[in-house]
This record gives sequence, structure tokens and C-alpha cells, in this order.
Amino acid sequence: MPEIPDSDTFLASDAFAADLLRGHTDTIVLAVLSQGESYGFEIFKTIRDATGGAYEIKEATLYASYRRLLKDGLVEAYWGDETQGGRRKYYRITDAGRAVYHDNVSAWEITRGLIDTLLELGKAARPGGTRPGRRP
Amino acid sequence: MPEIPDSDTFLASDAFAADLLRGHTDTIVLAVLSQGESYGFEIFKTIRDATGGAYEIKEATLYASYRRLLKDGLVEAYWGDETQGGRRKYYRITDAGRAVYHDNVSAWEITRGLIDTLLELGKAARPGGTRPGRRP
DNA sequence: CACTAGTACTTTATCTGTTACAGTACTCGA
DNA sequence: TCGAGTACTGTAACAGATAAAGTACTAGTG
Repeated sequence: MPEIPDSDTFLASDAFAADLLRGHTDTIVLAVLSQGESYGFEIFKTIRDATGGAYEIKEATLYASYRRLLKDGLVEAYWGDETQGGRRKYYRITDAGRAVYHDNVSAWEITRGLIDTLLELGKAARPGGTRPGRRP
Repeated sequence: MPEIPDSDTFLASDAFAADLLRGHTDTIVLAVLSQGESYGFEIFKTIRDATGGAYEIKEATLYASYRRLLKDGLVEAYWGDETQGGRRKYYRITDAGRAVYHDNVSAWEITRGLIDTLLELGKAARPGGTRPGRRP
């Protein structure tokens, strides 16, 4: 589950937060890789740091995403040539990946507007929130 | 899957769009019910009309949401007293439901900002999108 | 009367992204 | 030697979404 250590609002339900973020992982990874090649754990840290530590994506989620992106040809991978420490698998976005990234960002902008519109329905409620003419 | 008949961007992947909207169904229903009591099919229509027909939530999804909301005590239900046509099950939001609605809207506002931040990482990429110092 | 479409509600099996958990491997500091 | 951190991999379980099938009722048409 996404962890947002300093947000009481979020911590009310990590499972709930995870569902709100579901489906964005691949696009987030593509965004990070648009900046430049990176290896798995570094991507994890980039995402965590980009939100000031407020949010992190679980490793299992990220590595599952890398596998999907590879399968779909949206990224390429190669092993780093480290002589020390753990071996690092680097990922590089492909042209197809860049196109999908931009498409997904567009889709997100539309979806964001839809959700805003739908959630604002409740803000339009009159005080007391009930219409006349209904059975108790 | 959510249907957005007139949006080519969205129709690229309904499954993708569904994942972006996942987790919002309960909150959307609570938003509609904050305006006043309503029956199942009417809620369906309210949501579809609020987006100009661009988006609809499948009936199976909505009725599953009603069940969850009932189970959690966020709404109450009663049968209408129709003498004609199909019987209608009306739903009314509870005080607990209103509280959860507001909490979820707050959570959404935070999540929206996070996603915007993370997806913008790709916008910061330099032309060509690669950093020096990495193996080809 | 029969049929179709729309309205209205219900249930089940399937799908899939997420992730807890377990595992492997390597380095560094106590 | 041990624990923590870095780094990668795989599996089983979870839960929201929904296709599909089902029930029931009305209105319009042939």
C-alpha cells in the first residue's frame, strides 16, 4: 500500500489510497525514465523523493510495472557493469514509451476533470442535504 | 468499463480509464446522495448526465457499490411504494456517509496533487531525454 | 397476443493492478 | 558474525470493476 507517513487524512485508509493511485504506476515510471535512464531501486527513490517522502510505491508494484513495460515494448533494460555492490538493471524509455506517456497524461487530465466534476456534485447539496417529496 | 463514446483519447483503452477511476465509485455515489435521496437507476443517470454523457458507471459496479455502502452504514435503503413499473430501491446518505464523503474528497485532492507532481516529472525531461554517463 | 426496448434490480465468475511476503545476492559498519 | 541497507525476483491473495446472465414490469408496435 502506498505509505504517506505524515498525512493523517491519507492514513485513514491505505487500501483506499492505493485504489486512487491504481493504474498510474506505469505512467509514473515512464515519467521518471523520460528524464533519463535509471535502475530499479533508483526509480523507487526518485518517486519517493519527488513527493518529499510523502508517497512511495512498493517495490513489488514497481518491479511488476517494469515487467509490464518491458513486455509492451515501452522500455528497454540492460544490466549495469557494476564491479561492486549489487547488480543493477537499468531501464530506458523507448519512443513507443514516450508516446504512451503523453497519451496517458492526456487521459489523466480528462479523468481528473471527470472526477472533480462528479465529486463536486456533493458540494452542490443544500444544507441538510435532502429534497422534499421523498418517503422517510 | 467506463464508456466515453466521444473521446478518442479515452477510447484508446477503456480498461486503462477504468483503473484511473477505480476506487472513486463509492465517493461519487455519496456525492450524488448528498444532493438528496435517489434510487439506483436514477443515480446511474445522474452520474452519466453530470458528465454530459461522456462517462457512465456500469450498473453492476454501482449496485456493488450500494451494497458496500449499506454494509458500511454510509447509506440507508428503503423500497419505494410504486404501484406501477418496477420497484425502486431508494438510498439515503447517513451522517457517517457525509463524513466519509468529505474525508474522501480531501484524500482525492491530495492524491490528485501527487499524481500531477509525479506525472510532471516527465515534462521536466530535456530534449532527447537522456543523461550523459550511462551505458548505451 | 407476441415481441422488443426500456426501466429497475440482483448475482456470479472473471479480470488485473497491487502488494505482503519470501527469496536471492552483495556491501558496510559494529 | 550479524544486522541493516541496497538491489532484484517471484508467488499467492486481495478487492474493485464489470461482462454476462438473470428476474420483473411497462409501453409501443405489428
